[in-house]
This record gives sequence, C-alpha cells and structure tokens, in this order.
Amino acid sequence: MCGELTSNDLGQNVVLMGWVQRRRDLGGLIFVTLRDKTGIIQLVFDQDESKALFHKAARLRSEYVIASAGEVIARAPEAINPDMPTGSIEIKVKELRILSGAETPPFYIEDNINVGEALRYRYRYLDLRRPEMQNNLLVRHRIANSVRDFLNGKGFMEIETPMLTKSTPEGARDYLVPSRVHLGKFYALPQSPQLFKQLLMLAGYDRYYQLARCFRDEDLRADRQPEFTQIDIEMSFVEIEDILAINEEMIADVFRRVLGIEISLPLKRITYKEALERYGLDKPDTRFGLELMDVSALVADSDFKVFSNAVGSGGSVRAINVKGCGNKFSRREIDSLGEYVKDYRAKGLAWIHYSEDGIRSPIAKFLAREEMDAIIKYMDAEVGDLLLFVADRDEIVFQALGNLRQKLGRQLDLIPTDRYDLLWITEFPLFEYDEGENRFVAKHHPFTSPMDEDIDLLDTRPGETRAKAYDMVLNGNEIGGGSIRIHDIEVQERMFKALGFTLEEAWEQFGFLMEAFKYGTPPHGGIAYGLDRIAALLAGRPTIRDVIAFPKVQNASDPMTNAPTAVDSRQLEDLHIAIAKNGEDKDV
RNA sequence: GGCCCGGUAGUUCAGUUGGUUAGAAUGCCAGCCUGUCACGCUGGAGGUCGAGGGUUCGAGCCCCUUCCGGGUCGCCA
Repeated sequence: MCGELTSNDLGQNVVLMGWVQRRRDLGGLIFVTLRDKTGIIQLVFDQDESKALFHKAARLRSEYVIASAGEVIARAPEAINPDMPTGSIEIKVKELRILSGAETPPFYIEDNINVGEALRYRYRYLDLRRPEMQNNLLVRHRIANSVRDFLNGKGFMEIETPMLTKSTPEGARDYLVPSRVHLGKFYALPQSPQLFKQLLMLAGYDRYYQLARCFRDEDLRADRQPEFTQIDIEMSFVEIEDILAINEEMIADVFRRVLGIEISLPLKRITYKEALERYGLDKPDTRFGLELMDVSALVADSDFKVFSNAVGSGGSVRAINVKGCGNKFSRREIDSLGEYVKDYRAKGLAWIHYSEDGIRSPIAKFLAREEMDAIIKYMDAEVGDLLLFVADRDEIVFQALGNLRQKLGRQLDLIPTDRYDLLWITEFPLFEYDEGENRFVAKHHPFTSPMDEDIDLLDTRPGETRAKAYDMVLNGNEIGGGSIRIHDIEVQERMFKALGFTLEEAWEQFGFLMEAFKYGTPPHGGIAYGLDRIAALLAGRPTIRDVIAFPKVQNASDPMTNAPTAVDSRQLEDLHIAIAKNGEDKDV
C-alpha cells in the first residue's frame, strides 16, 4: 500500500511493511524510501523526536525488510517531489521494526537498470522485485484472467490434460521422462495437448480450454522457451467462421481489459498466399509499407542470367522499393544488407539506385535498356529511390525479402510503435516439403482438415492442398494458430498416407485417436495461443523471458537453480539408465 | 551443429604499438551534515582481467582450446 497513499490519507496512522529502497542520512534527519508491490513512499526520522528510533533508522540499508508505524503528513511545499506519485506526502515514523537485514544486492532494485541479463537470471528473485518486472507479470496475469473470464462466460470448461504422455516422432523433439516401472520405456512431456483436446471433443465437452504448459526440446530464441504456456481452445460443431468470430472477440476483450484499447472487429484477413506475395512472411507486420513486388515477368528473358535463370527454373525475381532512400545507404551499408539476406540462403542482393545523375547499379550493364525502363515503371521508381532485388526459388526470395523488409522497417523507423495490427492469416498449405526427409510433412499438424474444395488434391498433388488452418498475427508476430480438425477416419487415413506413413505406423502412433474416431466424432476445431508472446507484446517487452517468472537461458539451463544437474547414481540405477562416458558414443 | 557480439573492482565500463604499481563512475565501509529525494562533503577498502595452455625478456592486449551470457541460421509438426 506504499504507493497507494495520497493526500486524502493525511493524519492517518498507518503501518507500512516493505523493502528499503534508499536511505538518505542528512545527519540529524534520515529519509528512507520504502517500497512494496504498489510503489514507494518516503519515511522521515527526526533525531529530535526519538534518539532510539533515530539510531535504529541509521542502521537501515538497501533491501532491509521493515515494518514501520507512523502518521501520514504533508510535505512542506518546497519539499514536494513532483516526480514521485506519493511526492506530496511522507510518513512521520513513530515505531520501526527491522524484520530482516539484507546483503547489498548485486544490482539496484529499480527500473531501467543497466546490468547484464546473466546477473538478473542468477538473482531472479531480486530482478522480480523491480517495478517493471512486477508490472510484466501483472500484465500476464491480467491476460490470463481476462481469457478465463471470457471463455467461462461463453460456456467453456477448463480441463487439465496429462503432463506425462506419449512421445510422437512428428514435430519438435520431446522432453523424455524415464519410467521406473517399465524398464527402457519413456513418457514424453506434451508439446501441446492436441490429441487430448480432440478426445475431449469426442467425449462431448464441446467447449474446452486450458492454460497449458507445453514443452519442446529445441533451441531457444527471444520468443521461444523450452517450456511455455498455451491458451489452448477447442470447440465442437463449428466451422472456421465460428472459431474466428469467438476468438477475435476474446482477443479484443483482452486488449480492452489489459490495455484499454478498442480493437475494431472483424479482424482483417489475408490468405497465406497473399501474405507471402506482399510481405514475404506468413506473419507480416502490416504497420508499414515496403511491400514486395514481383518483377519476374519483366526479366524472364533477360540476358542477366541470375534473373532469367531464377524465373526459368520456377522461381522468381522480387523487389522492394525503398522510397527516397537511395542516398541514405552507403555502398558498404548496401553490401551489409546483401550479407543479411545471405543468412536466409539468398545468393545476393541486387540493387538499383535511381539517383539524380541517373541509374547507378552493379547490374545495370547486364540489363537491357527496355528491361530497366520496365522495372522503373512497374515499381513506380522515382529519383532518389533504392530498389532491392532477390532472385531465387520462391521460398528463398520470400524469406530473404520478407526479413529484409522487417529489418529496413526497423532501421528506417517506419514502424509506428503505438499501433496494434491484428489479423488472421488463412488458407495455409496443408503440407510442406521436407528436403531432408524427402517427403511431405504437415505444416500445422497431421490432424488438420484440408479445405473442402481441395480434398481430392490430398492424394494427387499434396503440395497444393490448402488447409482449414489459420494464424492470428500481431505486429508481425504469430501469437496463435489453429485449424478445423479431420473428424472422418477415412480422410485421416488418407492424410497419413500423404505424409508417408503406412497404415500400421499410423495406427501404432495414433491408434487411440483413430479408434476413438470410430465411436461418433463431432466436427471440431480450435486454436492455441502463445500466452508468453502475447504477454511480452502487451507489456512492450522484447523477449518472453521478461514475462516468465523463472525462465531458462539460451542453453536451456536455469542459472539460479543450476538445472539441469547430474543426479545421484542411485536414482539412475532405479531407472536402469547408464550415462555414456563423454565422447564414447560419438563417431559410431 | 554454423555464424555474429560480449566476458576487466559488487555493478556498468575505459584500458593506446605487448612495457613500471590495471583506471573511472557508481555501489560498499567510516566520519561530518536537519528537508533530502541519484542528497552533499572528506577519507578508505575493494581485481585469480571468465578458465586452461602457448608465443614472448615481458600478455588484460597476440595465438589455440574451453566455459559462460545475448542475438541469429539450421531447428521449432
């Protein structure tokens, strides 16, 4: 309640407990700022009032935990601190109890500290005392609370599903848990409650949700942790429209309640194909322009083989017009953009600077005059513009230019930070081709329903099959995704076939689901949101670690607990597990 | 698994061409100080320069290996 006191409380006797933020000892007068979850307030100790009390106050140090009783008094006009919410009042302390001393903390407990993340994670409990971290977790709590209220009000039930479950080979690497009872066998921690929520639909719980912890044993990123929380939702007797409608209402409710922002509904929708062609990515940030343009037709027969060969082999040449920025980039900076697109497997970045002195471009000498003119015209290029091209397979062109567009958007400060662009991406492909495995794999998961008009492509041209799948995108971040599921066992079998499973393999892996389908399956579908990502975005944080109380660091360890650790050999014996000596199993 | 950035006092950093005893700010400790609010003033303590090896008369600096933190590609149905 430190931060909640106001001039309305003047004359009140209050008891305040909290942590010592700072002590300012002026000799005969000591000021202490006291902090709790609600904010800070100033305590005053005057040596003329009580020597004993004053000496006790002199012993206070940063982060001591104290209880203080005193009177809320007004500060003298010249002593008011306008930068402090409670700056016009203070507490004249009459009693002080030191509840706990404290070592000097390794960093200050305040916002905007300049300290390495390693130290923050090592002392996470201190980091979490900082007001901005407390606010981050509060935002997360409010989102979860808002979602629960909304769904409860719509007749949904929250149902828990197992954490110890079955490993499946598709998708991300599983975290495995050895079974003591079953020698040599393992549980897996769930990557998502997918199969269980579908079984709940079969079981008649037609509106389910769960804030579900999920696990994936893959490398970490700013927006990826090995354990994370999904807002998992599934409904029966629905089609896409029903799911999108209720979900955008739910998200609008979250924005209203957490940020006080009205989202206008219905949300904009863009098909997967359009998203790629305009933005290069299936999670476009639509807050700024710099859209991609397809110049393939203009250079298909060019003597510039980099362009014509890309088009000739089924790829494309696409470009971005960076308006008025021709002079903003030095040669070296353009070269570094070229290096950047190479990260995404592009071979290079061609560019044309339409300068005051005419065309400047390393590829000008390869392009015919008419081709150059056609490009200039098609791309609405004017004096001062910089055109950036990538020629390759579509997949690479989109990836490279899509990410380059995001980078340029940030670098040129084109992104309005006060805006929230929410949209649906629809009509995802059902499959994507995995070159490593030399087969189609499910883009979403193997239970995703094909679109009705594409169902016969399943057996003939799987790569062209579109799915009843949708993602919700916020400012260039995928925050949720889902689909209508297959509820017809015959279609499900065709799906597994397209994925290269034999029927036997499919039954071995997912037999319990396929068997269940025989007993009366309602049409159903759902969605899962990344709660961590939503919380990070609404709290304005650059990483989900900031909205997770105790996150893992990049090597998937926890610097505070030191997990993971070696375990006692007796524990391993119980599990009949032997650990290979370092390197022993390599090069086998 | 690859690539990039970083690791020097409790903390954030500087440290020249490889050259005497490794600096600053802040924090911490002590003294003084009755209206501070990043209080002020004076003084003091505080370092395996991430670790190991190498080159050298001499390494914080150069080389190799390794550990740790961040970003990213692959990966993430």
